[in-house]
Amino acid sequence: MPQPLIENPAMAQKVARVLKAIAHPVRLQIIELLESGEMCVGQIVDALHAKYPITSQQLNTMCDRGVLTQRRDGAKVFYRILNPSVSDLLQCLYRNCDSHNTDQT
Amino acid sequence: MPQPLIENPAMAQKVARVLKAIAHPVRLQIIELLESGEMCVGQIVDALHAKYPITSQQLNTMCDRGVLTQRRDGAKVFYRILNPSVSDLLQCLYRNCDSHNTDQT
DNA sequence: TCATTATTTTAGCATATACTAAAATAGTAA
DNA sequence: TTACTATTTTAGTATATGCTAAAATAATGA
Repeated sequence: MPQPLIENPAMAQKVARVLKAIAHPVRLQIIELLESGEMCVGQIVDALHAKYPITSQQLNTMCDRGVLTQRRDGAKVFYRILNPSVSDLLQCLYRNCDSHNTDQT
Repeated sequence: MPQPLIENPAMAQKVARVLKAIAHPVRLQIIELLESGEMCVGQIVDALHAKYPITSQQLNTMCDRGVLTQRRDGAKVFYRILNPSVSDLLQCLYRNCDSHNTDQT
């Protein structure tokens, strides 16, 4: 599989869009939370000690970009991961951050 | 290793910065090129069929953000990958894109 | 020094992102 | 209907990003 992105600019665009969709500290934290299952907005706000509108905006951004999906149950709206690639990516990032953090500090 | 990003906002910021640094189609392609070793700007421009100033700007952006490093040799400036995490990330992205692309098309 | 090749920088513009405070909407229950 | 909880939307502002064309800089060799 030599140089897929150079031979396939459309794939480069697609990959870049996924990365941009998650390249934000709060959005990464949200994805991490949702790895253990769906949560409603209020739960996420509490878990992150964040503000409601910002959290809602980030959730909608990720829905728009195909990372998450939502479902309403009564007054509450539950979000969950739609694109499993992002979980894989997070795991990969953890491994890298770990190997960087475990050097003698 | 439970929820490192939520318990460690600084790590969330750091990870987000790495992702933002590479979340661009041309920058991903440049990283892919440099995985096989350092290249000078002109070689990269040719390989990507890109414009000189844009390529130079993207290269400098990635240097500023700790992804690449440069060295001058005479009139030419060679760039190479500094942060090995980004190569790992690319490999992870390939695996995901592959598994998505290999479903019946 | 002058011309040429290699690369970077500048200025300007358009669009995207991120955040805030306030208002609006949706659903539930009295 | 009213009040309350849950969530989204709006308007405004600040900053970041991405691109272009043109000019500037750096190194080399005649």
